[in-house]
Amino acid sequence: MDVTLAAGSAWTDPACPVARTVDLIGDRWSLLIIRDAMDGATSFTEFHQRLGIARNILTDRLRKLVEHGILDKSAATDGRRHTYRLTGAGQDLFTAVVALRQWGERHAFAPDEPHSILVDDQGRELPELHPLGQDGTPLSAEASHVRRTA
Amino acid sequence: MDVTLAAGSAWTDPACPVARTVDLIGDRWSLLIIRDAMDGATSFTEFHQRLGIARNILTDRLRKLVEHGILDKSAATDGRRHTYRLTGAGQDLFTAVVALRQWGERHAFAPDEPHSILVDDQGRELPELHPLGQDGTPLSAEASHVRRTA
DNA sequence: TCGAATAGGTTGCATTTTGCAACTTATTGG
DNA sequence: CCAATAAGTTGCAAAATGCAACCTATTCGA
Repeated sequence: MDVTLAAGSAWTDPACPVARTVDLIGDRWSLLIIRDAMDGATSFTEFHQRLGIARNILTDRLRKLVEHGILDKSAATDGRRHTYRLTGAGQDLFTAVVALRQWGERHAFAPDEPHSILVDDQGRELPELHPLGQDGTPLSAEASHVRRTA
Repeated sequence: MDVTLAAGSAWTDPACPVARTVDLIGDRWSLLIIRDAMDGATSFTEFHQRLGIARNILTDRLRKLVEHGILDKSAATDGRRHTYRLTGAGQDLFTAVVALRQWGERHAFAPDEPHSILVDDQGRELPELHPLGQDGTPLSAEASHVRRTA
């Protein structure tokens, strides 16, 4: 198993997991495609209609997400359609999507502005996500640091 | 208090917190600037050297991050330098950065490839972050859904 | 005190990415 | 077998990004 970006292109910062993730899904559309896949979208047309993305760009992004092991492409029972499904790695982005969503809820809306919310099976809003230290208390950026590998 | 994107530009999906967050920090560089700010970078030159970003683009991104209330710009004691610091909203992106980092650690490296890691004050690696349901068990994308606002 | 170095830009131009609209191919339902 | 649907592809225009040279204000050192 190995992970690659694209022929002829290099990682922005090869040793940093944040930078690699941004290289893979940090453009204007990929994360929104993933968001809609998590919300049930599976076909080219569905993604196109929900996002209003240019068709050639959608083609390119779906292809790259498949290449990177985030989406899986298969033929649907209707021979015209293709089915795009999140792989395990794609589903594992749920945590990151929730973290970005919760930040947006807290900081990207005026107090009175309405916005969609994420709820569980019982319709209850999700609790806020925060990194915890070993002792179970919330951990801040200042209380942590990056250890660079040799 | 109100939140705006930029003169003459519109939100990709105004009601979705994920989309708004992507509109604010979802380009090739902003999140890496924030990552380095969390790791102690404060000056134009520091960001430039760590990232290898084009100077005019760095100027633009720092200005936008300040505009969006994620960074704060002030004069340093050395009259030549400026100091960029994360605001509260900027520090609050820590959760999202950790989530993206942990996904990258799990899925963007070959098993034997070295990468930097995030540790706490005692040098211990951070526990994995996962959304939990009200009952405290991990919640998956399938067990949740978006409720659209009127 | 004055010239060189540092810090933080700006400007012009080339390259790359993105977006739009029209066209293409394959499948399907009536 | 014809019209509609699905999933693209293609050509061209517009916008974003990147590079290198230039500019201005501080500060340091001889």
